[in-house]
Amino acid sequence: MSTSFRPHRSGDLHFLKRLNRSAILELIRRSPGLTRADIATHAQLTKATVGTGVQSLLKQGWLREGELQKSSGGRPGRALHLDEQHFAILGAEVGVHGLRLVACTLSGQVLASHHERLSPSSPEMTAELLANLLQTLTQSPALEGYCLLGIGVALPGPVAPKDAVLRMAPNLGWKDVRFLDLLRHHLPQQDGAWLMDNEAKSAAFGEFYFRTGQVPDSLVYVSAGTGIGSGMIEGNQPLLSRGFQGLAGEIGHTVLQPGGLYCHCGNRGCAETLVSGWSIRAALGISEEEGLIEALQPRMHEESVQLTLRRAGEALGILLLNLHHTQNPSELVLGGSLVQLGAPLLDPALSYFAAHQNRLLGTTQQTPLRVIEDSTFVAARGAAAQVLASVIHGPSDLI
Amino acid sequence: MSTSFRPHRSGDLHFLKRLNRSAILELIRRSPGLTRADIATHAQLTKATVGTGVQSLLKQGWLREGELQKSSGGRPGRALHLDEQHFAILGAEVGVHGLRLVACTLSGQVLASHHERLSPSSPEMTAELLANLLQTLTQSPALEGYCLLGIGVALPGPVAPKDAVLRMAPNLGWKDVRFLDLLRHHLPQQDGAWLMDNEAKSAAFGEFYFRTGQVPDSLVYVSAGTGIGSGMIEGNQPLLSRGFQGLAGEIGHTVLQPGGLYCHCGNRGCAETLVSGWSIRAALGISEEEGLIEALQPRMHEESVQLTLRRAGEALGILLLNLHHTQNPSELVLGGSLVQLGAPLLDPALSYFAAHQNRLLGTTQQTPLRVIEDSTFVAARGAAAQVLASVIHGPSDLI
DNA sequence: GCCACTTAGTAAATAGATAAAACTAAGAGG
DNA sequence: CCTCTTAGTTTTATCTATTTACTAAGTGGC
Repeated sequence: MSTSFRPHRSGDLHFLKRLNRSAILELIRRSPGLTRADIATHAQLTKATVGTGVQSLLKQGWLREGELQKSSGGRPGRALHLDEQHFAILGAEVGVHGLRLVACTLSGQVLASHHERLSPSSPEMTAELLANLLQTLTQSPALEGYCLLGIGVALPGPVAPKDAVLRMAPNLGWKDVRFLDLLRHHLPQQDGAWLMDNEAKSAAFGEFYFRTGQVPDSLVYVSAGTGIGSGMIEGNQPLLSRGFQGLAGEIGHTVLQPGGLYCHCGNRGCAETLVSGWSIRAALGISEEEGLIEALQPRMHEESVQLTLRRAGEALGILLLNLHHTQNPSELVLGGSLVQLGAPLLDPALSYFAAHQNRLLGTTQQTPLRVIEDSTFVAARGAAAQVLASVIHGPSDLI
Repeated sequence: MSTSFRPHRSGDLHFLKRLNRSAILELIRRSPGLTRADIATHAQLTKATVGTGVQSLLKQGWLREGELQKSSGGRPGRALHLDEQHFAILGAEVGVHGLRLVACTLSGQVLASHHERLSPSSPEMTAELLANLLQTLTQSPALEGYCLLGIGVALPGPVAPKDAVLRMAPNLGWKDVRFLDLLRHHLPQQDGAWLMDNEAKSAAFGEFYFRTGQVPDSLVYVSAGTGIGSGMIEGNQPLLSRGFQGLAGEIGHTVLQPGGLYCHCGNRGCAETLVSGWSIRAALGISEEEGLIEALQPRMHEESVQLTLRRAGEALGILLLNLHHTQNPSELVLGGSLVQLGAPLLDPALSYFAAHQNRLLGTTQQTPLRVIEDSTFVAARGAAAQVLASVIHGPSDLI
C-alpha cells in the first residue's frame, strides 16, 4: 500500500516567480514566435510581469528574440523563440538489443545520436559502456558550446516511482537495479538533473512534450517490441504516473485470454503471449540471436507467419481498445520494433480498433492513432524531454 | 481529437494566498488536531503565514479551535479542527434502481440521507424528482443553520470531461443528457458549486478524499453493479481524469474474451458480458423487475447459480489484475451492489487477484483491496466530496 | 517561588513579487 | 503630419510572505 504524508502544494513569492517563468517558457516552447503581448494574454499575466520574466529568461539563455511580427495597426511585437544554442539534454535508452543515445536541444531537435548494438549483459557492464558512449557523445562537435542540463535514461521494465529502482527487466535478466547509481559512478563529473524511467513512459512523454502547435489533451504511447508497454500523459502535466510499484502501463501483462498460454511472468493468457517480440519468436521458431524483422522478411509469404501476425495484430487491436476504455486518451501513438512488421501485423490491429472503438458511445469520432515507423530514438529523446521538464518545473536554479 | 490550447499554470499574489490557504485547510482536513506550528512544519510555510491564514479560515467558518495540546517543555499548541457546523455539501446519485441523496459535512460525515427506489424514467422527470427530494433534504432539521457549498451528482455512465454532458447511460436508456441543466431548472434558488460525474469516479474520489490519517498515494474504486465502472485518483490531486470522451474507467467494456458473447454495446467479449448485474440476470433468467439480490438469495444453492457467480467472479478477478497492470494503484476498493452477492462471487475474484498480482515482480507485497459491503451512499457522498474539493481548490471566494 | 529553557503564536517591519498606471516606441492609415 | 492602435518599459502601488522581535504559556531544576 504505502501512503507517505504528502501535503498539498504551498509556496512563497519565489515559488510564484518560478511558476510564472516556467509558464512563459512553456508557452514559447509550445508556440514558437509568440510575442510578449501574446504571452500576457495566454498566461493571464500583465505585460509588466511578462516583460521582466522574459528579460531574465533571455539573460539565462532559455530564449532568444526573433524577428518583428507584422503590424496590424500598431507597434509590431517581437517574436520570441527558444534559444537552441545554449542548453542541451542527454537521453539514452537501454534496450534488449542495444543502447541508443541522443543529445537534443530545448525543442527536441537531435544534435547528435548513437546506436550501439549489443546483447544483454550485466547492469554494471552496461552502465560502464553507456557511460563511455555518453562521454564520447558529449565531446562530439555538434555539442560544442552547449551547456548540458542533465541525463535521462529509459529502461525496458517497470521503474519504482520514488526510489529510482528498475524493478525488473525480464528481457535483460535484470532485477532491482539502481541503474542511475551505476551510471553516475562512471560519469562522476557530469552534473545537472538525472532521472530514469520505463521506456514506454519516456517515449510517451517525449511524443507529448516535444510537440508544438496543437497539443492533445492526453496521449497514450504503446511500445510494441520484445515486450509490450505503455505510458500515458495527461493534463499538460510535467510528470507521468508510474503507479505504486512502477507497474502502471504494463499492458503486456493484462490478461486477454483466461486460461491461455503461460507467460514468462507465470500467469496465463497475458497479452504478451499473443503479441510481443518474444511470443512471435516462440511461435515461429526464431532464436534470440537472429533479428526478428530480418528473420521474418523472407518468410512473410508463409501461411504460419501470416496467421501468427494476424492473431498478434488482433490482440494488439484489443489492447488498443482496452486502453480506449480505461484511459481514453485523445491520441494514441504506436511505436516499437514490431511496427516494422508492417501491414500483416498492423492492419488487423488498426481495423479492429477502428471498428470497435465507437460502439459504446455510438459516435463517429475516431481517436487519432499515429504509427511511428522508426522509433529508434523515441524513448531516448523522451527521457531527455523528461529531464528538460524536470528542470523547467522543478527546483532548479537555472530558471 | 481535441486539443484546446491549455497553457501551464501561472498566478498572481491572490492565487498564491489561495494556494496556501487551501494547503492549510487540506492539512487539517487530513489530520484533525494539528496546531499552527505543525502546519508550518508540514506545509513549509512560516509561522506568520500560517497564523494569518488560519485566522481567516477561522473567521470564514472553515475551522474551529480545539483543546490545548500536551506540552513537552514549552507553550502548548492549540489543536485546529474543521468547523463541522458551518458548511454542508449535497451529493446525489442517480442509479438504475433509484436515487440516493446525502448531505455531509466538511469531513464527510453524513448529516442526512435519503434513498428513493424507482424505475428508470426520463431525464426530465428524474431531474424534477431529484430536485424535489433535494429540496426536502435541505429542509431537514439536521441541516438547520448550515451554509450549503453546492451540489454534486453521480451518474451511471460516461460524463464528457469538459461540457458536463452525460454521454450515455445504457441502463437508464439515456443519451447526451445535460443533467445539471435539467436539475438547475427545478432548483433555481440553489447556488454554490454544481458538478456531475460518473458514479464510479465520484465514489473513487470520495473514498480517497474523506479519508483521514494515512492516505494512499493512489486508489482505484471498482463499482460492480448493473454495469462495471472504475475511477482512479492519484497524486493527491483535487480532480480526477475522465478521459477524452469520458470513457476513462469504462473497464466493463474492456475485452476479456475475444469472440465471446455480444455486449449491449455491440462488441463481443466485453467484461460486462461475464460480470455485471445485467449479464448475471441474463444468464439466470432474472427479470429487470425483480431485485437481483432478492431473486438470487433463495437460489444460491443451485449449481447454475454457483457456476455463473464463480465465472463472474473469475472475470472480476481478471479485471482487478488488469487494473493492477495498467494503473497499479496503491489501494483497490471494490463496491457496488454485486458485492452483496458475497463469497460465491467475491472469493474467486479475490483469490485470483491475490494469486496473480505478484507474479511479474516476484514480490510478496500485496496491494490492499478493501471491499465495501454497503456502498449505498458511497457515490453520492463522493460527488459531495468533489464539490468540496472544487470549492477548496477552485476559484471560489469562500476561502 | 524563582529562573532558565523551550515551544506556540502574534505583531511590526522588511523584502520581493505582481499589478496598475503612465509613458515611450513603432507602425497603419487618412 | 496627425490620430489611432498595439507593444513594450518604467515607475509606483499593492499585496503577500518573510524576518525579526516580542509575548504567551508551559516544563523542569534549584
